[in-house]
Amino acid sequence: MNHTITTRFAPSPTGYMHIGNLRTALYAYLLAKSQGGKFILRIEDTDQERLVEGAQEVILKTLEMTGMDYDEGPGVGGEHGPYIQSQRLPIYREYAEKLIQGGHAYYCFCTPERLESLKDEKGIGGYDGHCRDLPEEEVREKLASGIPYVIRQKMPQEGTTSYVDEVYGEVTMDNTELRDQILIKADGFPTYNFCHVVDDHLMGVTHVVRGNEYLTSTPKYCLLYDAFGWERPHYVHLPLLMGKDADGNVTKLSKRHGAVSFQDLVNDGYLPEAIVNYIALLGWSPKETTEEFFSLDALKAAFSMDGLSKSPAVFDYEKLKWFNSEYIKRMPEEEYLVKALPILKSVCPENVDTEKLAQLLHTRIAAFGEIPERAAFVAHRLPMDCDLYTNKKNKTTPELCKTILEECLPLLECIDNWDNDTLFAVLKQYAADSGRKAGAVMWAVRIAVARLGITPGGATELMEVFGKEESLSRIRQALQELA
RNA sequence: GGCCCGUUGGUCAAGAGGUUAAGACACCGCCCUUUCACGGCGGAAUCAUGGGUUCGAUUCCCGUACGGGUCACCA
Repeated sequence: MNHTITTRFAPSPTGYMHIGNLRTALYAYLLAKSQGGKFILRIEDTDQERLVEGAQEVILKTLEMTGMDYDEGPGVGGEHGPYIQSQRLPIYREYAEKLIQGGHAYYCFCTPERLESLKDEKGIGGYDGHCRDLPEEEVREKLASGIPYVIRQKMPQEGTTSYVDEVYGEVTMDNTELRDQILIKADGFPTYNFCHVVDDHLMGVTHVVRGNEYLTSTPKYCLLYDAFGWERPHYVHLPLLMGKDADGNVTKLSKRHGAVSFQDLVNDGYLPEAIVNYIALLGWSPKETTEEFFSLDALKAAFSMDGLSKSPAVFDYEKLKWFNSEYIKRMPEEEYLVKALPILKSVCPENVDTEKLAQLLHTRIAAFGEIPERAAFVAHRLPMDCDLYTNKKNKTTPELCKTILEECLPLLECIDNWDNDTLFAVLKQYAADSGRKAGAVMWAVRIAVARLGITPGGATELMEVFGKEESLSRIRQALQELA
């Protein structure tokens, strides 16, 4: 295996997998795997105040369900472990001290209150470098007396820092824009700003793939690499995923836009393969084809960084639905039934032919979560709206439908083989005998049986689903209502 | 507000200094049909804006507008 490229996915355990985060993971995975490289999973749990129980399992489970296997990380181990940052504290401490010795970092004893007072009315305003040049003695005294402290990175006060991003090209920041950011917090834990650099270097990460919210802070990280004398990695910043609200405003994708976690989507009946396929195409496009369908393996084969987009993409649930419906349609019948049947059985009465109903639904649903709603007319009799009997194309009216139903009922009562073919043949024959259009007959029966305008099948198919007794009962009820 | 990034149809997007500016979702129409759906065919719809550079810019440069990001003891 060629390990010239190593990428990582470094989520913090928040308890759910945001879809934008998953896409970042996907691109990092694809970048590595498209070139035979290595993909590492690292858990960034350095924020003690935001620990969430079981959050790591969510991450592992998501990667498993999407098929993104990692070469190193929690559970699988690797030569650069541990892969959970809270277990690497001594490492960060050691490197922070090296930085201090080299004059690239310093102790800061400022209180949170003082820091707060530095901000303007909008909450904007960074550290002023108050402790930057404290005399060594004073520092020693303060440390000895146990005053809480943080360790800050000492930024250059003039000049610029640049790097070349693989997606955005050269990015240059004035060093005066760079704050002396905190490396080690008062609780002894490192900040993201520090530990990800140390870990990425120690773990041999060659390409840092992440959202572009880091685009402007990356020069600080570059300076850290420089201070250590380490080679800077390649940076691949990704455009953000956006959502569109009811007013048409586009903002960073969040809960207000609907289900945004992988698990939410799965719970709504979306297939992992469909989700992966869709998000892969949000911000990236294949170079050699206009094909829309990609398995994870196909993505590995097709992926390259030059297909990455610079501009943010709006997450479109309609298109996800379309992908999902396509994936559902392509599912083998047995596999489909395994997922669909339990849902139907839980909402339908026992006498219903749920397997038949499931088959009818196979090409008509976009997500499994739609099934209960689509099957509601089977689960119980809906209130009848007699306007449904009126159909322009088939020229039906409530009166005509009543006549049709009256005439069909005795014919249906005589049928012993209650299957679609027989039912269809009988009604078709009736239509011919009575000189009516088949469509009109079917319309009348379908409405009477379903009590719904849009149904997952035709009249006779639905009757087969309901069975003889329920079908006839519904027709009799319809007749009464039409009287 | 300072700084950084971005802008091709409603959405995802390809594209390139000269094209009838691909394709997909959604939408509309037609066909098929036992309703809906599926399937087939077709349609409408895009280069934010003003200046340059150029024989020629949607493409290159600058400004403007708009959008986003960032300026945390969060990542």
